[in-house]
Amino acid sequence: MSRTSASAATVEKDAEPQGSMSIEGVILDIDYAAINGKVVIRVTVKGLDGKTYDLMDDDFKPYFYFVPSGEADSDSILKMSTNDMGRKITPVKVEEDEKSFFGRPTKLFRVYMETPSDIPKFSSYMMRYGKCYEYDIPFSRRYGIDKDVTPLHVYRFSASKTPDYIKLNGMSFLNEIGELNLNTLWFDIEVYNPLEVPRENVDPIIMLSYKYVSGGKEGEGVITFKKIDRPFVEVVKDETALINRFVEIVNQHDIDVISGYNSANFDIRYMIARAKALGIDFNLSRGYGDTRIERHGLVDKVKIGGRVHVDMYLVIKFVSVVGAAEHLLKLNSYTLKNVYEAISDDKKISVEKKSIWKLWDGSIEDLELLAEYNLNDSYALMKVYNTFMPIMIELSRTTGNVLSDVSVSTTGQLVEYLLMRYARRYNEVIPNKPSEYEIEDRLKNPIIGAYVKTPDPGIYEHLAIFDFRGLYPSIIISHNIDPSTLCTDCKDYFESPTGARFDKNRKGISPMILELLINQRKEVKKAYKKDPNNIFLGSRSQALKITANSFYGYLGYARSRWYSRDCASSVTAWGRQYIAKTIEEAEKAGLKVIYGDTDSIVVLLGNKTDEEALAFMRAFNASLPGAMELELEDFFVRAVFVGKKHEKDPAGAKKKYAMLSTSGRIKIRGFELVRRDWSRIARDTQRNVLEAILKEGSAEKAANIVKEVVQRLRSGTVPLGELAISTQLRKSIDKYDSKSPELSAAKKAVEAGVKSKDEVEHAVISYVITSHGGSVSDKAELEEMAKDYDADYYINSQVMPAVMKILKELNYNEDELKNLGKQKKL
DNA sequence: GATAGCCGGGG
DNA sequence: GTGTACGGCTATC
Repeated sequence: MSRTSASAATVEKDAEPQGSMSIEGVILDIDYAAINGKVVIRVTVKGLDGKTYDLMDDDFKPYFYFVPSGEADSDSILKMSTNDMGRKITPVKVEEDEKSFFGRPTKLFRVYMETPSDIPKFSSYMMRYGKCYEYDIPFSRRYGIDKDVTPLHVYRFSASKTPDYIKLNGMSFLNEIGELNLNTLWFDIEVYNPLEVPRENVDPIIMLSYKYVSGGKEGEGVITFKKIDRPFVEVVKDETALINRFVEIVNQHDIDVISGYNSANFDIRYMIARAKALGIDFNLSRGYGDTRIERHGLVDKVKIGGRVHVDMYLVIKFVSVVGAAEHLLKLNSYTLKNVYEAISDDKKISVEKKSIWKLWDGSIEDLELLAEYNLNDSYALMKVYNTFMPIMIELSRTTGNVLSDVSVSTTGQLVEYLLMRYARRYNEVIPNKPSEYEIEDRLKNPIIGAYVKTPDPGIYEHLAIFDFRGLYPSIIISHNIDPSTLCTDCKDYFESPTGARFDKNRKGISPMILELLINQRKEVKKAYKKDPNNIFLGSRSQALKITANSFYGYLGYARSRWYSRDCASSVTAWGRQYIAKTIEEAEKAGLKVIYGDTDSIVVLLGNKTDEEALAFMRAFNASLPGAMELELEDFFVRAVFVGKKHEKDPAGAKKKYAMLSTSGRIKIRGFELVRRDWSRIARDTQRNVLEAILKEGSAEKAANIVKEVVQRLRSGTVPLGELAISTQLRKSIDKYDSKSPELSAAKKAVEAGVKSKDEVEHAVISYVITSHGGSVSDKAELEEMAKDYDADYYINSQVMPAVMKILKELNYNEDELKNLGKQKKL
């Protein structure tokens, strides 16, 4: 290492090193740039020497595969061309190749194009002459697949200096490491918001806080342009200077990872918009590239050239969905405050978002509070990052996705990339993404889940939930379940309870990868036991589990390249047999199973102790094959189950329950109304009803709460603030074809001169349904304009839908709750 | 019964 | 950008 890092360390930015270089480091990111009209892959490497390198591979060309339906040879394909806005698009090279396609040997042509963007254009033209494959794989991912490289593990890179850039000539795997010393910065902006929703072209960024670690040093600060007498505050001239100063700090500390909270959707987006409005450049990139926002499926992804952006809000949602964050189990809303307070003993400094602009316009004390709040947000973010990022890092290493992709991906996308890498390694054609038509078709025919036992709706006490998540991976492995092993005429096969057959003599890619993941996890767990403070081992174990557990979902995910109904339904069918066994064993141990489905059971402990329940779990686990493991999710004091199995949604039952854990927190699933487009009275009443049931165990008390609310509503005395419903208009009011209450309220406000058109554009409309008018929209008025309210609307369309989800299954009917409310009044 | 539109996080 | 969202819900037609 001394030789290589010594030579790497001599490479200064301004120096002109001669000849070849050898660099040891980890891959932070892979993207591409056009340099002198040439498409070049950039591998951003963090050297073990602490420096960062842009290594450019200019020898990698975009390509796709073509299987002609008739006769064709390389020369004839090379001569083909199509037009794109007057530009001729034609291959630059064509090679013959042979690959396996779902187990069948297939001859195909590899068609190279000049630029990545020509691939979709030319392949869609070629589809009229045959079948095309691998035309929908983003160029930088293609590179990662073909080079078979894993980010964040140590490689030795050989490179050489050219006049334009450092050229990457090759890389070889060296070793795995745990902790990465990445220069990391956490930040948060505050924005002037007199209309509540800040307007990008008008409302300035007034403060920006940051914390960083870089090269072992730490720092923090708040940048603003009003004088605030606090040691951490740096006062600059104006908003432009604030933005520029931030870019300067990022450069000065050579930041590798920039992290925010909801920063893709807000902070970075807002900074880009403000820079545009101010007419200044805003670019956080290092080396090539700009700072922009790309759509990445469900979420927006921030792309910063040469650096990694991580939006912790997306990370939090990810780890919550996959169940990798016990701290967050009971959260219904993932605000930074909620998340921070769930992982720490501190409270976060809290400020009402609506009044941030007032603090800015207020007293010296107000300004100081705002600055402290701003800095505290970056601090809280850093804590949240340090708690949850190790899992993301290990997921990157496990699946091969670059770090900036992990947190914006679903588990299905992570698994898909892993499968694509293995497909390439085993010379398998990567199947195409399904068409929208196919997706629709798949969605219409959902895979039958392994539904076992529906709960009788009601209130239960003293329970435990056990989670059985290793079940499906081990079923896939032990029966060699894979789209490529499905067979009708093979001799040796596993036959699933659905009748599907899986060839025993040809190993499928999914079972093979799963086996590797599970064996790795065994090793990691062993090492972790010896070194329990090593969070990287703990996180790696989690990452391996998350990845393994995602394979089944991927088989049945409608957008999957390797979707297979037969495979997915075979997995669940076999799963039913195992869960039945689990239930049987639990009951033998004296635990009543009130509910169970594909991968979890809820047991009534009765007079058994928690320790006895754990003893059952351990004994049962000992009887299972290695990969399978029943785990405890939590113990609960009380629970209300109201979910009901539905013909159309057999899994629906598991989604509707509320539980009070032994630690006193409430976990609500399936009927949350923690949304601003429900009135506070509906949200509060639902919450009060659940709390009455969970904390006092009484459905009657809950019903009385509803009756009182109905009575209060009828009496006309409920303050309008409790009745306001907030919905944001996403476009200007003239651009809607449809009618809706929020739109109607906004239009009336404009007509009455209460609001200008500008003020309601993209604004959150807070409205009340009044008693005047026909349809709901006719009755909608801005909260500040409303004089009364429509009690029937709030009873029938707000409170009742919210509470009946719970009380209906506890044998209360709507009329009873409403009529009794009336009687009481009489 | 189908369709349009919004929420989530942030300020 | 070798691209284009999820699942649930309401109001409207």
